Amino acid sequence: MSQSPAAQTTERKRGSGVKFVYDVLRDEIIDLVLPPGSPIDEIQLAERLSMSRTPIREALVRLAGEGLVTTLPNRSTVVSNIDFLNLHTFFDALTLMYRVTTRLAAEYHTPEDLDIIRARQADFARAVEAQDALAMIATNREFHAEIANAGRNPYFAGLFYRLLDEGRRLLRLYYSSFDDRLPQRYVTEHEEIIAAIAARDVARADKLASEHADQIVRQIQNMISRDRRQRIEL
Amino acid sequence: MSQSPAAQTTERKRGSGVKFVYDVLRDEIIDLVLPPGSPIDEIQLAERLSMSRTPIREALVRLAGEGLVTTLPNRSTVVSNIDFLNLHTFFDALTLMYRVTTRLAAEYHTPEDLDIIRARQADFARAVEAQDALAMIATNREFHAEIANAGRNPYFAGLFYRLLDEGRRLLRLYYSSFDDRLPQRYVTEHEEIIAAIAARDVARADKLASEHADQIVRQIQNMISRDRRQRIEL
DNA sequence: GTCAAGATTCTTGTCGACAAATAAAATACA
DNA sequence: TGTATTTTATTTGTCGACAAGAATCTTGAC
Repeated sequence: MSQSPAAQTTERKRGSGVKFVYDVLRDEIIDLVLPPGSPIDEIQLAERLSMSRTPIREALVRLAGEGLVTTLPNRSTVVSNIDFLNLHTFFDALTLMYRVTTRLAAEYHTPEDLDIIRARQADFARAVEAQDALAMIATNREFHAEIANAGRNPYFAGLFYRLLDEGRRLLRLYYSSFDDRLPQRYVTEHEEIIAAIAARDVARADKLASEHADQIVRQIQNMISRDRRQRIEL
Repeated sequence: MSQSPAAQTTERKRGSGVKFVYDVLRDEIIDLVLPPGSPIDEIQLAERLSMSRTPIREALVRLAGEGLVTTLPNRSTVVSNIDFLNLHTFFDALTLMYRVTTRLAAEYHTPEDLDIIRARQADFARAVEAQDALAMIATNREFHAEIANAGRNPYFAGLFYRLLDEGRRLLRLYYSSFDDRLPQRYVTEHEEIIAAIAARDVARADKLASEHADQIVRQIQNMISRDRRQRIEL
């Protein structure tokens, strides 16, 4: 197998090595190009990205810190598995962060923040209209990430980003059975959330975010149980 | 300056290098042995811990992921500064995590969890009785960390640990002006929290945790403003 | 004396190599 | 044939070295 020419010829600036590896791996993990449980061979990766093992390892340490990969001591590092048994902890955290970040955005946002949030919402609406499920997943993440950003709390935002990425992984996993009737509802809910933030109505923002989160959690749970049933029927 | 003999003679097991460096650095940062803003020289550190730069760097990457150090590209990495201008974001996050973890502990704890929590509380009470402020700070952290552990939500626990460590840094900074009248009150509040958790009274656990958090936040704010006044009077 | 350009030193980012630890294969034995 | 044990091979963790940038020092012009 020959390497892609881009990886060979493109000269990367000094210092951008780890970030490059980190970005590549992160994307591949979140997009399930590297499915949960798949081992990551440092040497192979070093050859593929045409660089030494050192920056690869540093990127892996960073990913391990974010929980995306798990390093078995003296053994291979693997893409972290999704813990289906404790999914409720994920849902709890996701729901609370939806609420908190939206509340804070209603309180602390600037006019410029609103512009960006509206732009993200437009992206999302476009993806829904195009019935592009993959784009929906990605743009939906950006929409909520931007709201968290407007909330100006890096602690909450940091956890929320991590949860949103984990959610992307989950959604990709059940992408095949993605129900495309619901998203239109999401568009409307997003619009309401934007209105509440713009009006600085904290209580309403909280309530809408909470309902929105419940909606998403329910959809994921439906996907999972539907998938279970299908597997049993096989 | 000669190195400590322990670092020289002690043979460390293979694979424990990064963890060792990480633990040493983390402790020194949290205990303000390395004050905020101080640069971290990789070579110097490598000599002090008598190992190569590679494990040092990997430990630094991990610490950077947790926000304890900041790496300037192509420049030295420094111990992260405390952002006094945005302390309210820290207080917001800390308060919410106090509440959430205590709630979840009330809901999901096992009898063994309670034993450990009570043991931590005993440690804290002993530190208060001994008027050992440094021990108070440390044992208080362990007490709440154990409650978070009993809550069984790694997402919340992870953020909470980080916030508790950051809080330790803050408290150390104002350690000199530590008011030793308040801690007795903390002991009582801790007891009440344990009782609420044991009774699985979620609402009461939430309320107590919220008040406890407010108490701590207020104390830190008092320390800071007192410190400000003193500096001005100089 | 002050400032700018060039040279030098120092630190970081990356590399290739080696040794310990583990996994896989081969051999011996029942 | 199946299992235990040794041998081989692969992979990780660590090391020393080198080159690119940044910081510092030196020199020179005004």
